[in-house]
Amino acid sequence: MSVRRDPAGRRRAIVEAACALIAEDGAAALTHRRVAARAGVPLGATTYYFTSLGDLSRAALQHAAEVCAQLLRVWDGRLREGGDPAATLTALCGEYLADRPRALLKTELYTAAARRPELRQAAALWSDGLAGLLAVHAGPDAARAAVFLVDGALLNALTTGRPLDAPAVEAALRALLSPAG
Amino acid sequence: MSVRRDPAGRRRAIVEAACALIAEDGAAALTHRRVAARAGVPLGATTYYFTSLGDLSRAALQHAAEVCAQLLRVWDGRLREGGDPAATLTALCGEYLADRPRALLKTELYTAAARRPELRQAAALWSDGLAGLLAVHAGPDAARAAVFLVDGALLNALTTGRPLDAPAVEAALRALLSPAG
Amino acid sequence: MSVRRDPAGRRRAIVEAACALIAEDGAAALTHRRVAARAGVPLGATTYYFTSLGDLSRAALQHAAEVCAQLLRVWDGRLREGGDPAATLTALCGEYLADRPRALLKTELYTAAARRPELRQAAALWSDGLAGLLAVHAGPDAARAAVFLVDGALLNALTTGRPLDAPAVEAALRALLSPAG
Amino acid sequence: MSVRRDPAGRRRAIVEAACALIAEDGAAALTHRRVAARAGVPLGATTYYFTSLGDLSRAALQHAAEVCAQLLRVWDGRLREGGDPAATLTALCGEYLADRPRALLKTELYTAAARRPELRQAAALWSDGLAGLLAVHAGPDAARAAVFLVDGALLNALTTGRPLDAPAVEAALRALLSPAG
DNA sequence: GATGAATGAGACTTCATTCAT
DNA sequence: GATGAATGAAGTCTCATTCAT
Repeated sequence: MSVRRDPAGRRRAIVEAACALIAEDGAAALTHRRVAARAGVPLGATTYYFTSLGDLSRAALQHAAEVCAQLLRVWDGRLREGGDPAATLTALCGEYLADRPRALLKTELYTAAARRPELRQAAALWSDGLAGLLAVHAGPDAARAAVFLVDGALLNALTTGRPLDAPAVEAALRALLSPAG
Repeated sequence: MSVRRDPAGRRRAIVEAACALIAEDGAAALTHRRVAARAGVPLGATTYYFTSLGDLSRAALQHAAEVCAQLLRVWDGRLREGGDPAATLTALCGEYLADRPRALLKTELYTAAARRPELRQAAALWSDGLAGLLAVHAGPDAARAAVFLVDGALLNALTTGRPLDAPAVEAALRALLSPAG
Repeated sequence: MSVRRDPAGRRRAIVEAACALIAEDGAAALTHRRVAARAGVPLGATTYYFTSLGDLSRAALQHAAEVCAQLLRVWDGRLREGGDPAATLTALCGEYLADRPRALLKTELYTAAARRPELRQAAALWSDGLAGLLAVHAGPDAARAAVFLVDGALLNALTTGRPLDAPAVEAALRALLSPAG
Repeated sequence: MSVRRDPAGRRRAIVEAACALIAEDGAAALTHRRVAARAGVPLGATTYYFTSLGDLSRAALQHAAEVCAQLLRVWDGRLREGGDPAATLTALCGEYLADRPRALLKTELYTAAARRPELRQAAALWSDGLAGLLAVHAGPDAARAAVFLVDGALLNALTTGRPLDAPAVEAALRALLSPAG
């Protein structure tokens, strides 16, 4: 009874359920029914809190962007621990791929943002944030290039099903992030 | 009457129409009806030549992989013309982004391949092919890293809507592809 | 089996069912479900044969206009039998009101046409047709005025629930249709 | 705070908003949400003051009848100014059609009254009132016939989209309202 | 071989109504 | 007294798929 009257919590539950479904099955598989079942709310609740499925999808993908951005804090901590940034980054990439649904979440966000301009800002959260972290170790151009390298390597591993090409990535990162780069 | 019996041609027309639709609106927007209308064939033909919509989607995405691979021949020619490979590659990336639907086609293929193992081989066509081209100018690890960088930069441009960060890409490619890399 | 493959018949059955529902419950009460049930076809058939419910509604109301126009042939026959046109017309009005659903059908058509320009032509079938019949007995202006009088009287009877004010109508028609009018 | 407790005023605001919506989009387009938005009251207020949507619709259509009846005062004044009643009435009809939403309001009332007996009395307000005005210039039967003529002509103009057939209407009214009629 | 009619599941969405607050 | 959160029914519509022809 009392817990039912919690609009903010309910809205959050719906968004998180939608985000989880996108991670698991892709943004194209999002339906009101599945979100409602996953969130444990009646079907009508999904349309009560969101104008349309597109609106819900947008909210879920923006939440996904924040989930990805939160991961940046972990990466930041690890990079600040010292050690070779190239090696640390490569290790982080390997760990990133271990949680496949979460890794696919970023891919879904990217694909959606490519066609939906309102998601562009969300899509840039990760790359801009990571570039910011790497700017400590290299110039801005090199930092951005390193981000492209990381994203390309992660995408390649996810789409080909092959393990991360760690040696190639680490060597390349070292070349890019070295003071001479 | 006017159209001779040409099962292979009809099948190809259907696949190409599906591929064009994926490029324009995404794989999720694929339906029998739209494909049939686009290909100029009766609705029944799409189910006659393909077991299911998933089957048609798979064929279309594999065709998309070949379309991308064909582009590699253009890139190969340009790279063979001599000149700085980093500069040439960067220029090619800029040209690549000019045809947005075709550029999105690879994104669709990647997203689909991440969830459908039968498409992994198709998804690897591009990266393996490009790595092969670049192996002329650098070692295999550097070539693969350069592919990751290119794919990451292209994806970033597509998803953020920003222009290609050509200076960062070119400098990074130069660092990766230089004999010293 | 064999009877099921009759697209034209099926389309007609759907239109007639929709028209009957409009006569009974009004155009606003038209739904796919009710039409399908009334016509004895599956739910999907109503959307297979008509692009949208608006499309079906339009077809049904145009059919209604033809139903009304068919009645004009009866009126024509009665008016040609000789006798006082005013008395005959008044009698026909009384008979018209006896079949209440059919009488309401014209009201629905009028109301719909007032907001949907594509129905204007259909709505004019009755008044133009009746004016044509009456033009034999009076000038065109008087004929049109007589049509207005008849339609106004019928509408008044239908909406107030009172019986047709036959004496007033007949006297007025006589005044309008008399040679001196 | 700013809005004092004014139940009667709020109820009236809701009814007037509903009436305006019926005039604009038809009675079938009436919903609690739209009425609440139009009246500037909370959604709950529409169900708080009216038992059901049907109840609200009835109140709105009865208000519409009063709006139409109010117009009779204007017509009364114009008819009392002297001059040819037929010409005056015809002119008033033309002015009536100039405000299309208000003109459609009477059509909505008529259509609703044809199916909802509780609205019959409201629907008769206009015709009885107008007949009362015209009874000054002619006998009761002629006055009623003139009302039918006017209503039929107005309906015809509204539904066919054609301008009022003023010559036919004026001539007919003159024939009906002349002392000899 | 080929096609378009056909259908039933299921998608999105709106909404009247209820009711806890 | 008043309100907005809440919900389940029902609406429109799309569509993959089947199948008679």
